[in-house]
Amino acid sequence: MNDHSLLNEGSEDIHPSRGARRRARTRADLLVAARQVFATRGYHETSIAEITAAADVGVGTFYLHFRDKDEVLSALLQEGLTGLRQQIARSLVTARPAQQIPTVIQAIFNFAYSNRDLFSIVLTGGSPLGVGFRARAELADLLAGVLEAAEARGMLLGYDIPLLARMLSGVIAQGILWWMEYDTPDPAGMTAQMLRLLREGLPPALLADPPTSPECGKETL
Amino acid sequence: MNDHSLLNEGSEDIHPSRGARRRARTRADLLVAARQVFATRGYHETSIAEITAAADVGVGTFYLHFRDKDEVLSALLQEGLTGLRQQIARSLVTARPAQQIPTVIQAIFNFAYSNRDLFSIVLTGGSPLGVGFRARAELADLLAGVLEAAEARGMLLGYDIPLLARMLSGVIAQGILWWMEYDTPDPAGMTAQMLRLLREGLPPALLADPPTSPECGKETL
Amino acid sequence: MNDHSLLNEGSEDIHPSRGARRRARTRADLLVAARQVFATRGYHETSIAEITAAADVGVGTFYLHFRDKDEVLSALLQEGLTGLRQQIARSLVTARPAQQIPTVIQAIFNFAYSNRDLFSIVLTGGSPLGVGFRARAELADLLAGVLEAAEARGMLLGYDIPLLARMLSGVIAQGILWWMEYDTPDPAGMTAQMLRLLREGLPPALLADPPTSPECGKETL
Amino acid sequence: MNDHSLLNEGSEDIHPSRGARRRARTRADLLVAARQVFATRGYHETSIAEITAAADVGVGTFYLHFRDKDEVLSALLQEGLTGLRQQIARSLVTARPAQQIPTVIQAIFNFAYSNRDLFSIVLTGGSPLGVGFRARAELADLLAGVLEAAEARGMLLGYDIPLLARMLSGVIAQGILWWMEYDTPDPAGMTAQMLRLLREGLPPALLADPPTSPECGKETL
DNA sequence: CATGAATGAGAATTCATTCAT
DNA sequence: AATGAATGAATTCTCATTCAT
Repeated sequence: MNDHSLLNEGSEDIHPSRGARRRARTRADLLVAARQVFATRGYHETSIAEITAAADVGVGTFYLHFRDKDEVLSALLQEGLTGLRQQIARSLVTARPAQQIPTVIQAIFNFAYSNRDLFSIVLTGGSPLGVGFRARAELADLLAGVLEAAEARGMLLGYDIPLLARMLSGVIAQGILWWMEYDTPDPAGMTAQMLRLLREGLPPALLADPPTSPECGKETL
Repeated sequence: MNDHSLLNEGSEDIHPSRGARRRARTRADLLVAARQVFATRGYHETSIAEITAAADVGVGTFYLHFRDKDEVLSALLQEGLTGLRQQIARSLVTARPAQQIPTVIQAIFNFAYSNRDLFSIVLTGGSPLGVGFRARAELADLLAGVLEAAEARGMLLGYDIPLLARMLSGVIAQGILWWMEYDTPDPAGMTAQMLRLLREGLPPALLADPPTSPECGKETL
Repeated sequence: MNDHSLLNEGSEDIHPSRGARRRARTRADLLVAARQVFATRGYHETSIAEITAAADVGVGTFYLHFRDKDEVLSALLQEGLTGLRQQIARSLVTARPAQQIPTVIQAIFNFAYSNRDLFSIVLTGGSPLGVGFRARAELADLLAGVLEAAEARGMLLGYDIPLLARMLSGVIAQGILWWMEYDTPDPAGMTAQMLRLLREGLPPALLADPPTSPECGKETL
Repeated sequence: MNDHSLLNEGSEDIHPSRGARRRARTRADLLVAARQVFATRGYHETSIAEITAAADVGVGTFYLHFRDKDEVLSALLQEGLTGLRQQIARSLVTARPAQQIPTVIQAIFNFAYSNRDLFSIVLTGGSPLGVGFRARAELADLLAGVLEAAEARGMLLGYDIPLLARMLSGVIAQGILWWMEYDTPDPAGMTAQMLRLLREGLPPALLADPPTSPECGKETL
């Protein structure tokens, strides 16, 4: 009766019935409303009633479209990531191999900057554990794709690719979080900063091996 | 009457009264219990009653020591960070300038590994916005300290130090989150991986400037 | 979403929807229940749960209609006073000017006798300060209206009308409280007693000026 | 062990032991503190802890002197009324019979003005039902005493004395409540206003018998 | 006597979810 | 499909009261 599907409604019907169109419209209203309320009130502080009020529909209507709050956020995220993935895919077709990693980084920063509200929810902890987890993982996967391609071309021998992808996604995540406090640099500048770090690293003179007292910091509280 | 003080109780009295000792003991029990319950159930799913049950005290007792759930987490975090800061300070006294950054990174990883439960709460979004925020900021500050010192020695010209600190803290955060899924590498290995990234960066051949279609990814959802 | 309106719902709709009818019915049930429980248990001893149990609705339902206990009592009072005011207005149209004050007094006593439960809550101190205050003030205002009219006709020169209204309302209030302990006299008898006091006063021989030791009684505890 | 006596501690010992003196001192501190907190926060909003904090004693100490909040208020009231009764008794010895009623009224107003804080608690409903009740009754009794004396002298034939006492106490109560909003008239002025009302009553032309529609106002809500 | 930490019953309040219309 | 009144479990928080010191 009601599948609460996370997937797109399959083969987008070109001629949906009147009812289907209305249904889709209501669902879209709810998503927009949820996004806005999440952004202003925070995920955990948001109640279903607030979302339906913002969407100007009845409370019961919510459950006709989503199982719970978690699912709206997931849907929002999936839509976002689907868009991002498509854009990255499009960008990559015209990019030379050497440009792939920068291209992906730039695409992510561009996208994240335009969708700061959504990312702030997911990255800061304003989202349930599972959702945030999956989001971080998918961000890392986006990078993992091009990193693996590079490794396949023999350009990244000796790296633990999944871990590397995670570390880079950490840099990106912090870049995005930076925008929650400051407006500059813009996505291009942010990309440049990150690329500089990846190209040059830090001066070797700052990275001497630490003194071998490897126990330092090992104590539990 | 009850200050719920986040500060240390000042000059630690050498001869606390029986009552004061009991009070401190109860508070400590609550902190331990909270930490454990947060770690297993997640911050938001944890109720005060669960904490007090785990600490084997009455519900009301909680409010004698903390204003709300937020404050326990903050207290837990502050204690942790205070310990970490002290260890870093200790490590730095014996480190040559060139070893400072690696030393700090290693200390953080060591510490985080020993306190994975706490970090997982704070970094994954299982914590209220404010607390997670402050925690990330403090992590970045730990790095900012040594980065600024390096800059003062003229070794990091041209970098935006606060942003760089954030980016590096992002790498560390992802390293820590990695441990929520896998047990290897250990802190030393993790430090090595990160240092390698910082020393070598990625091969220049993978970081050609992206094609100048800067609009890519800019669309909102 | 939920206005908790103290005002009447405006132009009483002749054709309220089924939902609106049900809502109104529930609200009315709650008011009746609250009145009864307040009267038997006392305002402060009454919990929301007792009211909803008496009304045979869920606890949450209460909050769909009233913000808190205070608001139910206010609503109860406003309804009561509105009824009283209307009756007084109706009585006054047929009364000669010389009959106005007795008419109002009689109307209040009649009304109060029929609604002893409500008045007992408000006048004895079984109600939150604000509500009791407002109630007393409105009682005094009822009298103030006719007293001012009399003054305008030059019949009450030299009196402080607001204070006089208060004093008379004090007599009425005590008359009402009398009914909490005894059943006689009935409203007509009570009105007669009060009118006698107002007509004759006390014998002048009992009201010689007090000895001029005006300090008597001035000491604080 | 602990009698929580409402009565005075009997024959005030001229040479109380050190312990007894200390105990009495603590009890007095609690009474003063309670009075002050009741006046500022309202009886029902006041917690035992607030009283003990204001008295600068431990919470447990409260229970060494009083059974509960109710009892402190009663004690406060009894002390007050005892004082008032003594002053009235003193005043009455020098008063001619014709001055007795005015003397009592004046004494009550003087006393109430000096102790407005206490009276506001008791008269407005900021006190538990029982206490307020008793207080009103005692106020009426003070008047009843002199009214009965007058009746015994054949000066008040045909009056229901207890009811009359109540009605007059209602006038006094409203006079006192007036002081919660306005500072004038002072006790002497207030006494004068009340005496004028009692001497002259209202002009007969304002007190024609009400039209005989005795049902007016009889409807229940 | 005095203390104040601990207690836990009880009250208020919220909110996801259902269901009759 | 949409509605929104009703529900009641769950949670937070308070506070009178006890009792070991």
